[in-house]
Amino acid sequence: MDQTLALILHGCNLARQLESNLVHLSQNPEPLAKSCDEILTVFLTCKDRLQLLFRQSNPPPLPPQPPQAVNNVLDHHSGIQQWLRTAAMERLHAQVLENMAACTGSSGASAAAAGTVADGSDSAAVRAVAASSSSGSQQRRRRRDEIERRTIRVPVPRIGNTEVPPEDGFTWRKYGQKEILGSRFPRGYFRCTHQKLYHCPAKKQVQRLDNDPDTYEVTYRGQHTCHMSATAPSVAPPPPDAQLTAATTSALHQAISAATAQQQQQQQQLIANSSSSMGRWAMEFRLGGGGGGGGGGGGRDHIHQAEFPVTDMAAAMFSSGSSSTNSMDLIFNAAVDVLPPAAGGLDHDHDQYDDVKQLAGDRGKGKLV
DNA sequence: AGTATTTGACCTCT
DNA sequence: AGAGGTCAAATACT
Repeated sequence: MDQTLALILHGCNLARQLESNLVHLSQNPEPLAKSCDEILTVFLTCKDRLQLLFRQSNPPPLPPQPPQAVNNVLDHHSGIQQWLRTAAMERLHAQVLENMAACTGSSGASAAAAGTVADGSDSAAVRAVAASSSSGSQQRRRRRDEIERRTIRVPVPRIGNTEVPPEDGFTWRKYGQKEILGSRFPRGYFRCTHQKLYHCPAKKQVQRLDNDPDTYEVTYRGQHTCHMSATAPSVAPPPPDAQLTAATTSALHQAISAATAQQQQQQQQLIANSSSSMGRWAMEFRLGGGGGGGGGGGGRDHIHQAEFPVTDMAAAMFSSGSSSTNSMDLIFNAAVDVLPPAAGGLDHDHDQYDDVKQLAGDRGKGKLV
């Protein structure tokens, strides 16, 4: 047991080292991957040892278990999730983002690019939402100020020479689009797909920057109460202090995307097993008109009909300009999905596996985000 | 039938 | 008053 504990401590040290070097390593995907791999190996060994100890002290009955390989992948998954949810990671995000902001050097963008602008407390958001439900001009007048807003800037994700809308792991339903005074590009208004079903108040606005068309400004308002993007809130969400905000995780995903930009082609080629020089494995869909779409009245607003290549894992992992705990779930689930059965196995009964499949299905139907 | 987007109209806020 | 935000009917797709 002492040996195992020592090993765990070693793993923690490795993780700390990785944390302190992440900004630097983000420019060097290869050592970064090695470091991650090393940490995973250490903790996996620990887990195996602990499970062995546990079984020795708690003999069966055991419920039917998926193959060990599947367990390993899923355990990695949940472990990484927990790690990502720690406050340390939040600090790390800010650090990485500061670095990125310095790199981009866009004036006035630093605060926004740093991930958060007005990050109010969750309770404030809840209060604001509650207030909005009651009428009264005084309360309404305060509403805009009280509802928490988090603005991030996301580079327009590109695959090949086409652009993809920012992906953040949640499912959104577009409910409006508006020409904004002084802006060349319209602003899109989105609400959580589960707004009606689960009274999820989360919303977001997406707009391309006038002076930098390669960047989306995404403003999140309200917190997701639906927990998972594509499933019922069957599990209570983690406490607010442990839950990554959409903005923060979005920013992390952005950082990861930037750091791995060089790897994208290789990854896509690996995933698609394609000989295409672009590494694209295109399942193209039209923005707008998704599961249905395109209807509605007359038209003074722009109609966007750009086409986007989409892949399950590639989209989950690289195409997103933003992320969340959920999207990290999706990334790792997508990874599970991509793994051949012999390498990691699939647990088709796993809830989150289903999330991935559904999200993939949504994308196939042309869902915006 | 269910679910999605589009978009003119309307509401809210400054 | 005007800009921003939301609603909801119309329409499309599976």
